[in-house]
Amino acid sequence: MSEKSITIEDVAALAGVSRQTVSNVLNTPAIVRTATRERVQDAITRLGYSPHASARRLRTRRSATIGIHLDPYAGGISGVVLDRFVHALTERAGDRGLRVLVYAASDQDEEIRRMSELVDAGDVEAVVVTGTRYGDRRLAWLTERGVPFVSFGRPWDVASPEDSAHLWVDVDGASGTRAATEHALTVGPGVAFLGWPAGSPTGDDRERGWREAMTDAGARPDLRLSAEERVAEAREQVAELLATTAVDAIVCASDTLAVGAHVAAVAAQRPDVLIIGFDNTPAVEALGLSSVEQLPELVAAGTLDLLMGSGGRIERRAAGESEGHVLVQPRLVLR
Amino acid sequence: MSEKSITIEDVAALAGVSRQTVSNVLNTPAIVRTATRERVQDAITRLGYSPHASARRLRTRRSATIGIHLDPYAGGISGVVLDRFVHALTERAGDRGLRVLVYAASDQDEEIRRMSELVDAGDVEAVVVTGTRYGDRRLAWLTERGVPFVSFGRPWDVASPEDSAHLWVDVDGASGTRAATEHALTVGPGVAFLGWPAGSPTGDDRERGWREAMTDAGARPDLRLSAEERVAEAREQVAELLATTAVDAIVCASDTLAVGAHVAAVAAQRPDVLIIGFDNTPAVEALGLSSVEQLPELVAAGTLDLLMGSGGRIERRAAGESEGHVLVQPRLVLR
DNA sequence: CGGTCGACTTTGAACGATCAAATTGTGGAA
DNA sequence: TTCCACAATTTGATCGTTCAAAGTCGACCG
Repeated sequence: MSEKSITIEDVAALAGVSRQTVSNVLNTPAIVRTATRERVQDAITRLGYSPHASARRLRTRRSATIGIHLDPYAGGISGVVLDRFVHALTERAGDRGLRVLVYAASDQDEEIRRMSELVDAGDVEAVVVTGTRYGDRRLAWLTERGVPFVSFGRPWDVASPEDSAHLWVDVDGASGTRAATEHALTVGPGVAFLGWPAGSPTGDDRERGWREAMTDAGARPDLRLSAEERVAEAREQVAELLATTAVDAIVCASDTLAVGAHVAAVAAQRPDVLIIGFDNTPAVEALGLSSVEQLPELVAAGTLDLLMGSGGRIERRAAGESEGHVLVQPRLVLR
Repeated sequence: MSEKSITIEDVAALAGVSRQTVSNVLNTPAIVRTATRERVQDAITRLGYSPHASARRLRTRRSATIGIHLDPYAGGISGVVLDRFVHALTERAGDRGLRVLVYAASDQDEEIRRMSELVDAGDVEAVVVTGTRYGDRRLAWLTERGVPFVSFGRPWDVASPEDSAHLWVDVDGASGTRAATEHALTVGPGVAFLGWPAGSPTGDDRERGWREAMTDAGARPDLRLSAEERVAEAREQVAELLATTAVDAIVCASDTLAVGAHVAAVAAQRPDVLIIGFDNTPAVEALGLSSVEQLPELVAAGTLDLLMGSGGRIERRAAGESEGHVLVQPRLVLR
């Protein structure tokens, strides 16, 4: 970096025009005469000028930056989907001229504090919230503060998410497990579901897909196992199931659970039991298990579409006005 | 967000002091009289004031933001370590008052272009470069431009990395595979190494640890397999090895390779073969394989230590002055 | 009592861009 | 010719902060 930075004034001087004309070439090229525009462009490249983002932000009060929270690394394979989402969001945002700022927080209150700092400081113009829960304080806070945001995850408190006051993107978990279950039913009617303990909205959603597919096919959805998000616990549950009951396949609410089920099946010498996971993480890919792929890239694209609307910039929308959401259909990956 | 934002002037008015005094309370509290300081602090909290970051940056020409590149998601389990690093870096940076901006790029040239934009725009004050290679153009560019940076990965071009002109942090791969090999030798003398094709600096480093441990123990390091970073390819190589040669254990250059080796061992009914991976990703954790853990948290801490030096801000150092690096000792996780 | 020092505080001038309003130039209609 | 409308460009003000220099005040010393 040289001693002195190149400003819009330097460009203007070289091109023989005024500051504002250079600014116009950058922001509203259409109103500048073609000959002038080219002269300015030439000066810009010749000097290697690029506008000082902070100066621009100070004046426009727009940061063209979105914030997204990173969970503390917890081990396990559950974080992979979110990381993929962050990657995809970053790529897409770059294409659209947005920057992505990440921040850490270990609980909801800390996250709210961090968001508050970033928004107040004008560092961040909009945020993306992940992992929505029942009674999510973050959503309430963002709405109250009028901060533009999109949540990855439905607003679970509302009776019908379509009525939600805010923008959201989500993956249709039920549709994913339905597809998985329908595929599993081709192997035999004994399709179990291994999910998390009740009370997790995402888990409930995924369970519903299995239940519906079973009843639609005239099978009874009575093999419902439950385990926390840990390989060992899933293994125990499935081992017990295999020892006592006839099972053809197991549809799982996550890849972690699927890995546990797989290990149990191998140990019980039951390679015939079809196991399908959810998230399509590298772990099940490595083991050759089928899984439901969330397509984080589509989620990221949807997020930005909602945030930016039709215009090229982040929109602030009044409550109740033209709400929107995107529900991504996941894809069953067979192996 | 309210219609009008609260500025330092509002705080000054309420506290009955001038702009600059408020600024001093924020930046150099020591020089403000205690009574005044408290009055100002009170006004700040009462108004909920927080300084406008862009205005500050414009004036100080310091962004307190570090940039880090995110690779495109490639599938496989190799990206996990970097993601953990990003998480850890974000947490640590937040504690130190730094922000983290992520950007996407699919090759070195695009990465250089992106870095250039961010640095020129004053968005980013320093960058963290990951995945250094032989003849890395990014390092040359950053050095030439005088942008403060730290690389996660040694500068492989220099004969002795200690002489490097820039700051780096890395994990001592050789030390990790040495520990793994020493442990494996307790099972038997036939310890193979499954690595990548030659030419990868990281891979060469990890192979060296195995080779040294073997010769130190009086065993011959002649079982050297090679496969690309893919489960299937690793499986084939190991299957062939198991069919033809007596082996007690296999030390692998990555978890991906270890998973392949594991699958081959299971298929060959050789659960007795000890397999040790590298990276300690969730995939091997789920399978119960041992692995070398890179401790990305320590890498992140080291990165920031180097970047910030003793002071509370990012330092620009003249070439040749007080160089530094951190070599993190990995930890063998036994399962 | 006047002067000097030190601790604390205030004042004007940047930082580099965009906004809003004013100015210049050009062609056509009256 | 005169005037107007419109396009293209320029000028002055401003965003919120920190820097550098100058100002205020009381205490202390000779």
